[in-house]
Amino acid sequence: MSDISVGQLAQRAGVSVATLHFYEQKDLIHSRRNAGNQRRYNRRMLRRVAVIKTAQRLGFSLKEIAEMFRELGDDQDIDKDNWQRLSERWHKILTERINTLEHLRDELNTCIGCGCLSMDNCRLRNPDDTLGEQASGPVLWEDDSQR
Amino acid sequence: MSDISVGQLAQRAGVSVATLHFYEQKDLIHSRRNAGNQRRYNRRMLRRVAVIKTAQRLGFSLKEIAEMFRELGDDQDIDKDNWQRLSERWHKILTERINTLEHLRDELNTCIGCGCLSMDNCRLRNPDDTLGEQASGPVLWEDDSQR
DNA sequence: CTATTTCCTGAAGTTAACTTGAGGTCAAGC
DNA sequence: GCTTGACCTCAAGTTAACTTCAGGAAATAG
Repeated sequence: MSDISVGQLAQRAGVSVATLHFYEQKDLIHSRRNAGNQRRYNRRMLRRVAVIKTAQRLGFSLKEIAEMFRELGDDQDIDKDNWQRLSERWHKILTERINTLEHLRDELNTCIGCGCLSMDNCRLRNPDDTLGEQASGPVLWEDDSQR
Repeated sequence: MSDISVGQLAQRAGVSVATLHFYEQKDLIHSRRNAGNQRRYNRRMLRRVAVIKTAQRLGFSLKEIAEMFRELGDDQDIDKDNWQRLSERWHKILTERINTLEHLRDELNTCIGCGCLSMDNCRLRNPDDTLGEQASGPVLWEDDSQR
């Protein structure tokens, strides 16, 4: 048998036993039971946990990860094809996130000289760049007589 | 008086009244009270809330934000100098985050052809690139006879 | 055969960032 | 003067991702 126990899987995967129980509850991993009702995993499950942990490191939530697994139509094993599809998708999402951050950084650059942070005008504050109805123009620090 | 009520501040800042109460609990904002024990804010507080919301958008936690405010030695007002210092710091952190993501993306590229995700060898799995003691070499998918 | 260690389940606790609710007060309109 | 809307406080609920605990059973070492 190439089956391993929770304790072993936990140690090899670098997570706690409770975490594995938790993942099982969330349907992220699955197990068989032996005669005494103890969990037994195929060694391949190690890779699955590794994929989960890596995905988390890239910023995905367990919910998103579960969803990705479901979309792969996979219920146990992450094979070469699955991994390829997953990692290419992650790559794309990472690139998008990098672009978003660069965009925010650019807007921050603009704002450093302004500082208004107005709900209606500031692009840094307005996620979707929507302009308020009462366009009163950006208020520059220099012009802020309130100060 | 240029003082405004919670309701007004909430509306202008685009957050709920409960959120302002919450921020006050967390020492992120402060208020005076009128005769009837109701909160009154100086209009400048609006900018402070804007700064909080923007910081959150950039990925900072309220804890970190409170810490930044404390470091600015500021207890009420975010003036031009403070804003400049804050935003420059944010800029730097954003750049670091972008670099990290790019690094991860590069490692992902390498891993797409490998897929081992081994705790001991895979750079995608190992945050600090530490190598395990039992160096057994990366296991390529092609070589995985277990499959 | 017994002492340990590992496992099992179910429930409760933890942090973040809020939201919702309950019960009561304050201010403003008519 | 009274009704309604805005406020106040304190407590409890919510989601994520786990951890910790309690009480009991299975596997293993000697």
